Amino acid sequence: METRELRYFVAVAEELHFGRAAERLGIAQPPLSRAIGQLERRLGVRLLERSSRSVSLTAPGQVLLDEARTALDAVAAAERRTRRAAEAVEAAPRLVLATKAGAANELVAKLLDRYAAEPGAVVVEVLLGAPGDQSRAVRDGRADLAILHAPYDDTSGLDVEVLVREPQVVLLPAGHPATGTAGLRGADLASLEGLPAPRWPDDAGRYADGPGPAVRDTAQLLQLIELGRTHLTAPASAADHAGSAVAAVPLLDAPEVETVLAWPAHSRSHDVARFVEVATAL
Amino acid sequence: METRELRYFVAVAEELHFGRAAERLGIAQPPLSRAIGQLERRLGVRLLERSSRSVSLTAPGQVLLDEARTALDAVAAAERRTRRAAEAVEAAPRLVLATKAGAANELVAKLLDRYAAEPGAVVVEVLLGAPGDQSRAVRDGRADLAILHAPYDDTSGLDVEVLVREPQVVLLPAGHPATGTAGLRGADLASLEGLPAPRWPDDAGRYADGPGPAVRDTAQLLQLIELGRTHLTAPASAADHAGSAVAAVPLLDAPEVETVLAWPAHSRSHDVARFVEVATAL
DNA sequence: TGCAGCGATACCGTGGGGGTATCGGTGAGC
DNA sequence: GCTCACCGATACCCCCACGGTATCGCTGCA
Repeated sequence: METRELRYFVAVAEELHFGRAAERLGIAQPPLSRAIGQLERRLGVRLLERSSRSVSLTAPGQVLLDEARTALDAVAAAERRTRRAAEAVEAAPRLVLATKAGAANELVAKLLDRYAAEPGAVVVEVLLGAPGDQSRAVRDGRADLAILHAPYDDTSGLDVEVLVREPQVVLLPAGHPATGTAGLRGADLASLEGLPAPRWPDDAGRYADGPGPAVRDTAQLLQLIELGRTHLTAPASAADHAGSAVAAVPLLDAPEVETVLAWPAHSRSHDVARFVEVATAL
Repeated sequence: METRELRYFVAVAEELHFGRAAERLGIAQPPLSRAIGQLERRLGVRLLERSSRSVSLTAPGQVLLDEARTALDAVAAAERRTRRAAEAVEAAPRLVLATKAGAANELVAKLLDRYAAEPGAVVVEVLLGAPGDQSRAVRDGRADLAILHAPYDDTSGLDVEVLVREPQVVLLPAGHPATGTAGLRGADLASLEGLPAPRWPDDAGRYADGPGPAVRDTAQLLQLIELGRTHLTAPASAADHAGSAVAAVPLLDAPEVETVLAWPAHSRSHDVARFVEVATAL
């Protein structure tokens, strides 16, 4: 299988629509239909169930979608890391750390300071991305290291080092009735009167329908909480940044959140190893 | 980058010879030269240093060799797992367990028995491969699970469950002078008089030059030890299978060997999960 | 100095990937 | 129930890129 075939299949499998997938790929629809057909014939496997009205994945198709994504990430990583290795020959080597805004900020700041103080430390570039994209960034070679949050982020296939572990809280507008309680349970969240969960944009930047307010970043979100429009489940430390108009109530039955440093499992980079060393000593 | 380009590059990087690489790929040498040249131009990176007498890898080339291998394994895995998923629809699903001959035999036997006794257990096929190939088999989709030995096998990027942990011993012919000592150290092994380490075949089935006897399997090896021709470092349990003509001496400064069950980190297979459950309960 | 070995270059043919035009089937709307 | 709009498949064409053969240019060795 060629990566082109995998890219085509992933596009169709994600869009479930040949026309849109072709547009996304920048080709016409007929060659795309043919390419998928050839792929199916060569594999001897029906990947998509199509009528003239709808397209859906078969079970093997679902498997291939998963596998193709990781394979394409691996290919992308190969390309990026090769380019990086070439730059490192002429320019100074550097590290890219993927994290998301507002996540364990002072911890990361401390980590960066400590690392920078090490002899032989290398420039560390911080890659801010949408929540959930950090894991991907490490997998496809955009980043050397990432700050992730278990169990939310997917750490499978990555080496990780736990930085901190903390319980979760629910952030509510100060004065909300639930503020008085000793703690909430997950089941309570749905029924928080007048405080529907916020809606985040998906990969395409679109918002799903729902009652909650649409948000784009943490600052917006905190403001919306202050305004009594929504609530948020977050690690306990998140409450530190919120003003006095936001109250934190323990979430009793939620698992603890682990903030972890993650890097590619087969990394042979000495700089990554050094950075991890500093992190473990933290 | 297309997988074709990666395959070509890996072939050249491994052979360090365009002619042989082309032969291995089943194409002529000129298209191969051109393909590598195009790859370098597109990446903007010199991957190979070539004179008319020799070919060698640049630093970025070494990076790409590593990355390309894992990427190609991921692509191969995508293809195999998709085919397997398709078979599973019509035929009964099955699991493939990769292991090597003689490795933790009765442990694996017990594991297979226990699993087979579970309700809903699936047929488990055992894939015997050359030592070191088990890890690869899981990565490229030939196997669902593997029995590996840390720290010898590469477990990075795989989920693992430790089955047993045991110290290492040196197997010697009974009566050898070193048999009397309480234990040996790694440094002692090189000087074991008349007992050079055995030589295993490489991927291509060829043997490197050296003083030790060339061996192909464990039975041969044990026989050679009995005959006073070589020695072997192995987990303690390996001594159980050797006859009385072989003696085991503890290897004092070697790390303990962990026999682990490994599977793809992102596995979503219920059957794999069940098998692992049984293994952990062992 | 000649030769053998090896990678690069020149040149050619063909298969396959991509394009446009169009078909055939199907669900929605009146 | 007819029509129409939508969508994937098919037909047909073109062109590029991949693979082949022939040959060059360099280099180390006898």
